[in-house]
Parts: sequence; structure tokens; C-alpha cells
Amino acid sequence: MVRPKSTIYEVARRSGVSTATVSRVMQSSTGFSAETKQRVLRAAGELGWVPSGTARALAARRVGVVGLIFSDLATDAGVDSESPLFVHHVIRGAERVATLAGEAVLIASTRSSGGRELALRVAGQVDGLVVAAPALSERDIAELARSIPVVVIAARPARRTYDIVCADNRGGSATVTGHLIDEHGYRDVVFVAGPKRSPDSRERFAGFRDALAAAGRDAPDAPAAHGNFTETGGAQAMRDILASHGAPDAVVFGNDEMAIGALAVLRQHKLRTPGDVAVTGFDDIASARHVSPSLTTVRQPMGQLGEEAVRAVFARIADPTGRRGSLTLATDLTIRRSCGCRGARRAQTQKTAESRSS
Amino acid sequence: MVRPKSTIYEVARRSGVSTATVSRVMQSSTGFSAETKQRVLRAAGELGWVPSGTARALAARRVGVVGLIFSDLATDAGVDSESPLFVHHVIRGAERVATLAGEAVLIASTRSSGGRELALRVAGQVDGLVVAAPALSERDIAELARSIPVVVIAARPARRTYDIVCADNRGGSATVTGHLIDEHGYRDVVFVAGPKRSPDSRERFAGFRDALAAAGRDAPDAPAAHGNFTETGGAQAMRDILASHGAPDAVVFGNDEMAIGALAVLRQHKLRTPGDVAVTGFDDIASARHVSPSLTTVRQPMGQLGEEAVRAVFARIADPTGRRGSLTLATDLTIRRSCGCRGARRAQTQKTAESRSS
DNA sequence: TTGTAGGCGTTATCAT
DNA sequence: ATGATAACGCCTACAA
Repeated sequence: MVRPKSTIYEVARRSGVSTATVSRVMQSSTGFSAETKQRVLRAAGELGWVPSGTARALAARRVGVVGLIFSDLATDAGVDSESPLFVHHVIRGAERVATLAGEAVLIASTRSSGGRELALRVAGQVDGLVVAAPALSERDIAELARSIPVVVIAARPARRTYDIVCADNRGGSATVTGHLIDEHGYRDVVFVAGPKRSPDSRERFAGFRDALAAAGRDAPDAPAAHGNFTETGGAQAMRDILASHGAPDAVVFGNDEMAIGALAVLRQHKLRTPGDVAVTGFDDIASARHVSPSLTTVRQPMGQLGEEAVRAVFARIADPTGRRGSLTLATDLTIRRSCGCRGARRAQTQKTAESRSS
Repeated sequence: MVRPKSTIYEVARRSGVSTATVSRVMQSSTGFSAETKQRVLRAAGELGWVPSGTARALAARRVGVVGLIFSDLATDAGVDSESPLFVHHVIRGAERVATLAGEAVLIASTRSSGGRELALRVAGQVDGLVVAAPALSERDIAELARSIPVVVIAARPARRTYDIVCADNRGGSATVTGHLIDEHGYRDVVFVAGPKRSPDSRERFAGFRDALAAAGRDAPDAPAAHGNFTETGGAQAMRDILASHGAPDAVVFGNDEMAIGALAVLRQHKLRTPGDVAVTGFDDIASARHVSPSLTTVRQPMGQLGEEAVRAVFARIADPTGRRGSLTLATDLTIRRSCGCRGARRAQTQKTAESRSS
């Protein structure tokens, strides 16, 4: 049975002290006698009193909560969606450093529409906000950043009013593509992108082109196909490529899920991986190790992105002035079997550089 | 640059109306002229005003946030931890129905200690609470339930002061074990449990025993091994069993991750799965499909658990009185290759019953 | 060590 | 349709 909530006044009366003293007992570790503390705590326990976080936040001007906004894809599949696993890890990473700092994380996801108002509601309930693009438009983000510290997880324009943290998508993509070209000597290598408007997908395609250019080859203006970052999308993309282009030497997928989807299609077409068509992914999700052949991919520090984003929020709360910064986390080439390498019992890795600027 | 936050007073002055009117514009859709609305909205925009969620919550006596407490395992590995994937899905499920209802979710995880105070802090900031056992002790949960609606995700005693929702762990485990015994005729089948104190693990072991009893066999009092719900733990458990017991006909793992870890060990020992040793898991995580052989397992509706838990919280907020209820979600036997079945192109499934009581 | 009292920024009730 | 004005539950100088 849920009792009517009691307040600090009742606790104060019951323990024979003032509300100020109750407040002190609840949040300081000093400034009152041991006996007073006992009385207050007992009264609180008897009444089942839980201090109102909202009242406390209002009076203290600090909520102790950081918000995290991302876009949902289960409900809003197709457009602008990020990999569910990506979101999972970001949430947990954020939660981890927040909890360690004694704060909590408020999460909410944007659906097909209404992102702006959702963001405003959340913004009013937190001390700072991390938004995983592409949950919100550049315009909405800029508006939020006027009234509250905002950190965006994504590559963003240099001129902006908020901090960013992101993974080195471009570098990682260039590295894995370079591996395919330089180590394996594949000639015909193509790229399968995720959603067209995904910033991550674009960065990865840019890295793909970088590697081609570095090898002195012509780079296509557009990806060979788009696969929506899903297994079925990747499978469909693979079929399309096979039909219109024939079997390439290698295909660089924008993420692991698409690559995994493609593996099955290749098998159905009696094409051997990596013998006939080599394949790589991006992210290094759990299944990448388990799939057969095991998937060569680029590890992205998804949890760490969430962690660093929250740290950046805290830093910005502590110092609201100063130039906006950006932190780019290194990615990590993880070599397994699908690229054509053999006998790599333990995955070899090659890290891109981490960079920070402000 | 973060401006000093403006308040409803400034917006009211700037737009030449009272704070009451501003408030109405922000939350009603009626009760003011179109022109007034324009003026207010413009003033708000110019000032970059974001209504204070805490002040609003205090005045309205409703926060619009539901809390979710779980136990962390990355930081607090070993004891009482749940599968990370389980938590991921529960979080997303909770978030999904909360967002649809216009609410947000506040998440926090308990570490090795301090669970009680964390829970109290969270409780003060939300309208209701869902706690994924074993994040909190029975005692702490009971205390919380005195002052706020609480829903626990786990099997729990019949006499309690809160609602529960859980998956039919016991039934699912009995079903998969029965499949091994009845369909395949395996004689020597053993069970590998998760953490000793995990309620889910216990339920699954109980289901395992149910199936043995139903087949007229003797059931062991304890699991053959404990694997901590992790891949490495499952691998170690498999090694231990092989060493002390020899190769059984089949082993029922308390979750998928342990089963996947065991697959590799079996391979190292030149034992064929399912030829020599059949294996089953529990949860149906993504890798279960990708691993080789594909894993026969029991699908648990993890996301739905989160969804139903939040719905139950809403229901309890709407009606604080009345008997506490419990909802048991059906689980789903998902047959693939590791149990010895062949040619199941599409996994066959067999659902346990869903039950609800109050 | 303890008490008094004025905010904190909204919402909601009554008027007008 | 709009305006005054009490709450809402706690924190924090400022006093004592």
C-alpha cells in the first residue's frame, strides 16, 4: 500500500527539530549532534519518508541528472536510425560514469516526429544533455545549447555552440579498406552504406574513398548500395550488387549487421567468403566473432563514447564558458577471417589516432 | 554559450501577459487567444526559455518520469549479475512504452554496495519505480514500496507489497529439457547454472528438475556447475564437467552466453555438437543464430518485460489501491541445431503459457 | 548545534 | 480569455 507521501515538516515535527536540521542530517555529514541524527533518521524511517528530489532540485538549483536523447529504430525503422547495439552501449557507458559521480541518467528517444518538444521536456529536467545524433536536427541542437550544456555524439561542423565526442569513423574505414587493398591486393572493392542521412555512414564512406585515393585509384562518388544498417538490408544490398555488378573482390560494409546479412547471401550464391568475395564490417558487435567466417571489422568504442560524452557534460557544467571542444576516439582494426587473413588466432589490431581539440 | 536561465516571469513580462497565461500556453491547447499564444511563443523563443521540469513537477505533483534500477555487472562482475543483454533490452522496452506515454525513464545501476541510498535518491525523482532484481534486497524493495509504486522484474514471494512481472523461466527450462529427453532420448543430461543467487538461474534449474521428474528420472539437488552467465564462465564449467564427469549426452545451460562459451571448449576436445554432446541455451540472444552449430534455446521476451513493467507502474499510479498483481510472460522454445534437430530451416517454437494473477 | 524565513519556478484555484 | 496568488517541498543564508 502506498501511503500519502510525508514531507520534511512531518519528519521535523516527529523528531522535535526544525526542518533545517532534518535537511542537514540528510545531506551533510556534520553540523549536528549524533543524538539528533538518530532521532531524525528514526522519524524518517517510521514515516517512510523519501526526500522529494524535485523540491530539492528546485531549491538547490541542481538536479543531479543528465539526459540522453537518441533516436529509436524499432519503432521508427528505416530513416536515420542507428544500430540498436550502438545505443545500448552508449546508454550503459553514460550510466556508468554518471552513477559513479552520484548522478542518474534520464533517457528518451525521438520518434519519427516530435523530437523538438521531447528534447525540450528533457532539457528542463536535467543539468546537461547528451544527444546521439541523428536524434535531433542541427537547428534544434543549437537551440538547446543556448540554455543548457549539450554534448553531441557525432562528427559535426567546426563552428558550433556545443561540445562533441565521436569515434574515428573515417580513419577506421580508411584503415580497413587500406588493409584490403594493400595486404590482400584486391582490385574490385566496393562500399555498402547505411542510411543515407546517417553521419556515421557518411564518414565511413569518406574513409573508404580516402583509402582508394591513397592507393591511387578512382573512388566512386556514391556507395555501391545502401543497406540501412540492418541484417536484411545488408543481405538485400549484397543481392543487388551481385545482380548488377557481379561478384566484387571485396566489399566493405558500413557496419557489422549488414556484413553478417551479406554472408548468408554469399553462401546461397555458392560464393566463398573470403575466397571469392572478402567482406568486412564496422563496430565489432558480439556476433562478429561468432559468425562464420569470423568477421574482420573495425572496433568502435561504443561504451566509451557514452562515458566521454557524460564526462564532457560534467566538464561543461563545471565551466560553462570557454571554447567548445571535440574528442575523437580511436577505432581499432580487428582482423579475423572474412577479409582473407588466416591463422589469426587472436585478432590483430591496428588503432587509429585519438584526437582532442578545443 | 549558456545563458543564465530565464524564467516564466521574464517570458510573461516580455509578452505582456501573466505567468498563468504563459503556463496555459505551454501545457494546454485551449484557454487563450491565438494572438496571445503567438506572443508567448515568440517571447519564449527569443529568451531561449526552457520550462523548469523540477518546478513543474513540484507544483503539479507529477514528475513524468519512471525510474529503472538494475545491477551493473561490468563494474561489479561476478556476484548477482544479470546478463548485459538482458538489461539492454529491458531498458529499451521500458523506454519505449514510457516515451509513448510522454514520460521519460531514469536509469541507475547499483554497484557492489550503496544500493539502498541510490534507490532512495531515484525514488525521490520519479513517479514510479521498476527494479530488475537482483539489484536490491527484498527488504529494501519493501521499504521503497511503502512510499512509491514499485514493480519488480523477477519471480517473487506471493506475499508482497509490490507488483511483479517476470518471464516463465521455469516453464521454458522444463520445456527445453523435456525436448532433449523426449524427442532426442538423451539419458545423461546435466544443468549449468548462472550465479548462485540469481533468481532467474534458480528458476531455470527448477524447470530442469521438473522435466526430469516428469520423465520419471532422478533429479540432482544441485547444478552440475555454475558458470556466472558469461562466455568464459560457461567454457570453464564445460571443462570442469568434462574432467569430473566425462561427456554427457546433453547439457542445458542457464543462458546463451555460457552455452556459446562451451561450444568452443567442446570443439577443442574434439567432441561434436550435437553429435557427441548436445547443448541448449536460454534467452535467444543475437549470437545464438550466428554461432555454429546454431543454438537451440528458449526465447525470453526481454524487451517486453521492460514494457510490461512500466505499464504496471502506470497502472499502479492510476490506482494505488487494490491487490498486487503478477504477470508471467510466456517463453518460447526455439529449436535450431545444437540440440540435435536437423533441417529446421526456420526455427520451430513452442510457447509456454502466459499467466496473470492479482 | 539549531532555528527562522525567504526563496526556487511552476501549477492551480479563484476571481474578474 | 486572463490575472492574482497561494501552494508545492526543500535548501540556505542569517541569526541565535
